[in-house]
Amino acid sequence: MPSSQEIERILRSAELRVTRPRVAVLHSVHQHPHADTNSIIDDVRRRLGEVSHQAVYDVLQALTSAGLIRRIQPSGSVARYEARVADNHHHIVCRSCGAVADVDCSVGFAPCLTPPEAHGYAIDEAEVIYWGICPTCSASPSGSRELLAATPKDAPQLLSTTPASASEPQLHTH
Amino acid sequence: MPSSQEIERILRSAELRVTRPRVAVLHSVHQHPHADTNSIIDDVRRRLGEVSHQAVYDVLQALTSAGLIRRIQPSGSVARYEARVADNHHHIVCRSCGAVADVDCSVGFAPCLTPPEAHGYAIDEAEVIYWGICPTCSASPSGSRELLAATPKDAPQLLSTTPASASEPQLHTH
DNA sequence: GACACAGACTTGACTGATTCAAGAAAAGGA
DNA sequence: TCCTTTTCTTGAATCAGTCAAGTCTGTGTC
Repeated sequence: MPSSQEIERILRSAELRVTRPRVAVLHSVHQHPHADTNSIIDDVRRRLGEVSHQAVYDVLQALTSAGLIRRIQPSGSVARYEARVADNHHHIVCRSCGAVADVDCSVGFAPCLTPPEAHGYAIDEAEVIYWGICPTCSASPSGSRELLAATPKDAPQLLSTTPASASEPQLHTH
Repeated sequence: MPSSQEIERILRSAELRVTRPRVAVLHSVHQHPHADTNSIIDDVRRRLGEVSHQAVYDVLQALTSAGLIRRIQPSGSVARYEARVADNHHHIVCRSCGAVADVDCSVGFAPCLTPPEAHGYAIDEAEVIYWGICPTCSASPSGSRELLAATPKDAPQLLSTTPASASEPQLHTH
């Protein structure tokens, strides 16, 4: 978890001005991988007091296009962000609760796969999303819930990370 | 391209009632792979006259959960649908214009990849999205457009399929 | 062929993530 | 410290998608 000084340094090295919202957002994304925008807004407000949601949207976009964070958006989910950008890794998403976990890419660098026929596209990334059921959901008796990809809004998709049993902390899930 | 009789048969074999909106939607998805919901609504109305958007949403969901069509939603795009469901194939998405093309999966059946560490998830599918620039966009001089994944709404993302140069027909792109 | 009923469609309102735009505030170089 | 440029605030708007209540219609049964 980078310190505030490191966060500042990271921002400056990307030629981004250092502002309180930016520091707080970058901190939050480091601390809560796969958090959705709303959770990040709440977390930033917990740190700084009132901050406009627009500011957080702007910051997330600035950090994303500077390559400091990465935006992921599995089918049927809202946008989520993570600070792990140095490597080329992939994600496992739970169809039931939307929890996201990281998966290392065995190749390591993008694109890690080559399609058999690229149709003339210049490919720079192969994004892999593994779909399945997380340990918590497969253990819980309410296994009859609608699945995420089929009916997105039925599932508590705003779970910002893996559910309670997992190691990553869970931001708010409203 | 299945005939109307075949469409009817497909619906019945999935134990779905045969209604005009369902026939039209399934027809449309067969005819325009990777079309977004709005394009499908327009196309259905072209065939049938006025049909409520809610009906089309309902039909798309019914067909999806019956396994007759597949919903895909690359990061930063709206939902798109395709009728190619028998195999396990993947997609190439253009970062610039959002065009989608199919890529065969060399394994063929899901999940075609196994993650090095599944974190206890029961994985049933590996969805691969190749990101790149399509031939049309890399040929066009306006190559400085914002990229799709970074700033979704800047690109004409509603292109329902590959751009003009490609073989698939293009539905409206509003 | 007529009837009944569950399932499908219409209508209209609503939600929620995200974006737009204009003006105020603040970061950072001169 | 001042000035310029960028960022943040405020408030409204957009757009995909959903909800809910009532009407209609496909389909099995008589």
